[in-house]
Amino acid sequence: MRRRIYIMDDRYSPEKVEPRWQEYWEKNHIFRASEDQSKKKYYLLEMFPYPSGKIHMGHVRNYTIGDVVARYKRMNGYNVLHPMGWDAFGMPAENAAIDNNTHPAAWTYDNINTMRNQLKKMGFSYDWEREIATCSPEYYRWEQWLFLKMLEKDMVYRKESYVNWCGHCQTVLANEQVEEDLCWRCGEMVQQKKLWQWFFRITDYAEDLLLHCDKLPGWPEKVTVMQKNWIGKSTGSEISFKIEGRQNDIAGEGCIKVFTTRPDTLFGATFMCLAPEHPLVESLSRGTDQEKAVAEFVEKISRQERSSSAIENYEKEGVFTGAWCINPANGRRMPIYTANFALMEYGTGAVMSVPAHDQRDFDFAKKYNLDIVVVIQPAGEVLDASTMAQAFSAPGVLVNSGQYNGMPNDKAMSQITDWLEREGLGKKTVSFRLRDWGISRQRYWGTPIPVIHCQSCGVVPVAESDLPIVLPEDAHLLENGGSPLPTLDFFKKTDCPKCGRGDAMRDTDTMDTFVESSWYFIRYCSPGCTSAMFDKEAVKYWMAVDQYIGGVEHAILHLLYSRYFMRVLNTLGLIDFKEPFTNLLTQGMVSKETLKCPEHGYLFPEEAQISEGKAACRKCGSEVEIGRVIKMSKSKKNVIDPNDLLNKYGADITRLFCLFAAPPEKGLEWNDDGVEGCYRFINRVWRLADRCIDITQGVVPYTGPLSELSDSDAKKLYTKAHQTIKKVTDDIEGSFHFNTAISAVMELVNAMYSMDFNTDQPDMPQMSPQIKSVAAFCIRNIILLLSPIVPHFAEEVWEYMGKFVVKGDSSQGTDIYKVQGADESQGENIDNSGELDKMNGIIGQLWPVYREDALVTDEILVVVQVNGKLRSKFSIDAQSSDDFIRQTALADEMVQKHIADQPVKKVIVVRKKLVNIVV
RNA sequence: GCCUGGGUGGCGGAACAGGUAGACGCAAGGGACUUAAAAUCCCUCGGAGCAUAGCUCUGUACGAGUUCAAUUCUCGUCCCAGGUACCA
Repeated sequence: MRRRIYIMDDRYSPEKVEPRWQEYWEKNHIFRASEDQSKKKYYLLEMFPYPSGKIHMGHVRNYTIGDVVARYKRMNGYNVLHPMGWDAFGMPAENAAIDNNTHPAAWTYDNINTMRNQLKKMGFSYDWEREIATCSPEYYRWEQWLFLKMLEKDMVYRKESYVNWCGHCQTVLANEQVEEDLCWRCGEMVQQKKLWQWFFRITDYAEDLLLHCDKLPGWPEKVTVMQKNWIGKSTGSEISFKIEGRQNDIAGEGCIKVFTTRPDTLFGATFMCLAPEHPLVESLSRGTDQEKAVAEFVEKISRQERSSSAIENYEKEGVFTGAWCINPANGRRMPIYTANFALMEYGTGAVMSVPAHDQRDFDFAKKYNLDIVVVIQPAGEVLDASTMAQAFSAPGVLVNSGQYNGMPNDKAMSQITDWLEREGLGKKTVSFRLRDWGISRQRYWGTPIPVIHCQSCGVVPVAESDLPIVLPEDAHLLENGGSPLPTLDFFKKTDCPKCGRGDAMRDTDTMDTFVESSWYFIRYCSPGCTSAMFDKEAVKYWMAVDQYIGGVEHAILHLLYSRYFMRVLNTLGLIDFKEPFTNLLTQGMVSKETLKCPEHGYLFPEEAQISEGKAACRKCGSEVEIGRVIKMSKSKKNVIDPNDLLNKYGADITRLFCLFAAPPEKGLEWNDDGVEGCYRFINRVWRLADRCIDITQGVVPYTGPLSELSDSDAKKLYTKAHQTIKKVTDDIEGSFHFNTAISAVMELVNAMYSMDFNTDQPDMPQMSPQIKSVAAFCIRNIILLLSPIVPHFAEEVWEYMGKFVVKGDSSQGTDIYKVQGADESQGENIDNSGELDKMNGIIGQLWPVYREDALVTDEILVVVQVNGKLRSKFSIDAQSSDDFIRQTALADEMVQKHIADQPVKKVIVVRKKLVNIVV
């Protein structure tokens, strides 16, 4: 007579189970990582969050994906580093401080506490002992230290330049932080302002960053493509055009240098365009009839809105400067214009215009009635400048080009450049779109830039021994949003470290917060290191990050900056690698429709009553406009608070649901209809486990070869189980497609349910020992396969299954004692002497391995088509020959019916799968 | 405009070295159990038609093509999302 040792609850109750295991993991430091040379390391990292208040659905999705991989790798024997921290500097803290009359630090640390608790409730397997917050002096002192090192090596410099200025945030923005000429944070129109700024020479690494884009096989191609486009390398030539009437001074004011990617069209250049800010514009027009017109034009452009929506509507326009230059190829006099489409920031700020072969130049020439000269003829066609309707920019053969006539244009490209080089009129050159990274911010809540401005000595670096330059805490945020640092004399006024003058000034700017996130992953390797930025040995062991996971929205900025920073550290001899992230998974964004009430503006989903495609405001009853489905954002209020889901269903079901909804790289339109199904599935497994414990007590799980099983149901189930192990492993390993992995486990669960495991009769139907043994194997593997996804649930079931048991009152503690395996016939013998082992529980189990021999079935299903249409199917012995399968198919009744009397032209047999009969 | 991805049932999504389209789940409908409900279990479920244990036609954004066979490959068209843009 069987006796149950313990009875499982009716259902999985997260509120009871989840805290218990979380406590167990924490108490036993299960996820503490330490360097162990004897084990293969695996550094898994998810992009750390900005502590904005509460975690959101995007975090939950991101971190769930990461956690599953971390737990999976751990079960595969890796020594896993899985840290978490906070990207804690930034503007929202300042804004919140002003709004709530608090301090950015207080607000930030409050949020960190809230969010840490939320993450802990999700059961993520972080090594919390490595937690870092970038706003702590222990962290940013090393950023300041690196800044000084970079200053020493001239990798950072100061220049006065026009910067993007957001009037609302009172701060400078990097080019990358300007989205379509609007502030990326607040959406305010960006203006231009001239300030002294610190810049990182990222352009020194443009070539290297570009080159290695093709050496990142673990990155999604779309990300490397985006980075390549961002770096924007173009190869071409720099050509000098002499200015008519000036000294033949090639190097100086006597000529205009242009950058062109089409030196082959040089003979077709008929006019010149300079950017309105080009230094020559003013001097060229001075004293000519055009002087006034040019000055007005330049003035007008400088005032013009720079928003892209406005730019799109701008017509290409320009003004003749009154001066001429000479085409070095043919001596042609070319009028010099200043034009609104010429950009000072790109190339040399001057464009040689070839209207016949560039559409923009063509439009401009037509507008101002300028000469068009065809210099490239396509094969089998004759272009006529006077009748052309648009520019011709495809390959062809040169004409009107002196000695180069008849030459294919790609060949002419290098020949003309060579000639220019010989004449000293030009050279091969490369131009990048990427600009140096301006990092100065006129903000308070950031890393202070460690330099001092002395009236005698100029810019003087802070002494290394004076680091960190701590951000003063007793600062009051200014109402207008500006930084209080310049107003704090005790911070600002200091002695010059070089000459000792007492009236030196500290730099009151702080660094762009992207600087902190460019190296946090390396700090995680030795977060407590007080003697250096990082411990070299620890970094050597852990870096690079094996798998990085985060939102695709960081494809350019953060990822490019991080790659750049590793190059800087490499150049400084601090590390021996260049690429921080070996593999990258960019998860799709979580989106939802927006709701807008005419009375109350944007509404949170719970503020509206939605039925049958219409929505009404709960406050005023007005009809609510249901907007487009866009990325969840606080400002649009189309957000779902994960807490609701977490409170109702617990961590595991939330995790399961997030993964089951869609593959990770895909965008996810939020809809929680499916969550009930996940809840049902978990309880289905729960009951199945309970049943299996009952049925398989004292039964050893079968793990042998398939061929030693004789019971046909047992064989089928055994095969299914091994197929499931393979499928789940492949799905995780290959592409992180957890949705299909979960489906596969569901199938196995369904297969077991169809075998009477659910019948609740007091006397079980006589099950063969083989089935019982295979069932024991199945349930064990179901739990193992699900354990990275639903870890609390898995631990609980695993324990119940008799491998481990909690002794005594679990509310008093979670001491877990190893018991003699219940599957070894004496299930009831509890071994109280067992020492607590930190790898007890499912967390210490190895990932299941499938047997090749168990994957194949005895019988296979063959489908039969006639003329490509499905007409019949039959099962047949898997060993059957192709010929036998063909004969069987032809003999099939349904097939015969469709063949009728027609002669069979051809029979195609696809091995073990399909027969197609062509008549 | 350019560069990436995508368009498959009522819904989320499966299946692409070409080989049963719709796995798995949700929603829906029916049934069992129950005094009843919940929970659970079982069945049906792209569309249309018919002589309805079944069979036929049709169907993966649209139009062509290659092939014995196309959601999958090729060409063209139309939408959607993300990135990027006077870049010479």
